[in-house]
Amino acid sequence: METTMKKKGRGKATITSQKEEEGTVRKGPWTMEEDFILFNYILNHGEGLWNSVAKASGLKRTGKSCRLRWLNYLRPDVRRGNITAEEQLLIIQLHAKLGNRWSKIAKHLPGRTDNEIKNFWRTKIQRHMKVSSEHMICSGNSQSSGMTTTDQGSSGKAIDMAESFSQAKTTFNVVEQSNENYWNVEDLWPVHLLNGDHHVI
DNA sequence: AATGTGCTCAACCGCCCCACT
DNA sequence: GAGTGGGGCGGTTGAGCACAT
Repeated sequence: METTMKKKGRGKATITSQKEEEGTVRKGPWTMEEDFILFNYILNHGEGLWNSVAKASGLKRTGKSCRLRWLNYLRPDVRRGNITAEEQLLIIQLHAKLGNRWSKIAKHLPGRTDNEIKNFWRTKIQRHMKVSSEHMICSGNSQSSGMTTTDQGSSGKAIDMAESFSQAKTTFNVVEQSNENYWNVEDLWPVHLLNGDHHVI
C-alpha cells in the first residue's frame, strides 16, 4: 500500500513503480509511510551515516535522499512557510555578503533550510531584480543591463534592494503560504511518543 | 467551464571536500 | 601521495497549483 501526498504532491514524480517493485532505489515524492519510517528511525538512532540509515531503516532510498528529506522537511525544528519581512531582509543582506552560499545563509536563519532560502531567492528576489532591472532599462538606465542575479555583481543591487525593501516591506509582496495540504511533521510526533522514546532531538 | 500561463517548491543530479585506508 | 566512500552543497528540474484569459 502506498499513501500518496495529500493534494499537493510535488517534486519530480519520476516513474518508479516498476523499479521499486524490483527492489532498486526509489525516487520521487516521499510517501507518509516513508516519512514515518525515516522519522522514527532517526529518533531512535540519531542523524548521520545516511547510507546506513537508508539501508537499516528498510527505505528503498539513497542516503542522500534520506538526508535531504530529513533536513528539509522532517527535522523537528524546521520552520515552514511565511518567510517574514525581517527574514527576507536578512537573506538579502547575507546574500550580498556571502553570495550563493545558501547553507551559510541558512545558518543565520534558525529553522530555515538552505533549500527553502534558495527557492525563495530564485522565485522572489531574482524575479524582483529582473523586473526592476527591466524597469531601469526602460527608464534609460543601461548600467545594470545584462546583469544576472547569479553574478556576484548582483550584490550591490541586493544591498540597494535591501535598503528600499526595509523601507517598503509591504510593497514586496510577502508570501503567505498555506501548508494545510501537506501532512505535517507534527502528525508524526505522537508516533515516537507511543514508541516510548521521549527524547526529542 | 475550459484552457493557457506563470509560479512554487520538493526532490534529484553532479560536483566538491574531507576523512579514512 | 593515491584511491575510495560518505556527506554537503549549489544548481536544476518538473508536477501541481493558482491565477488569468
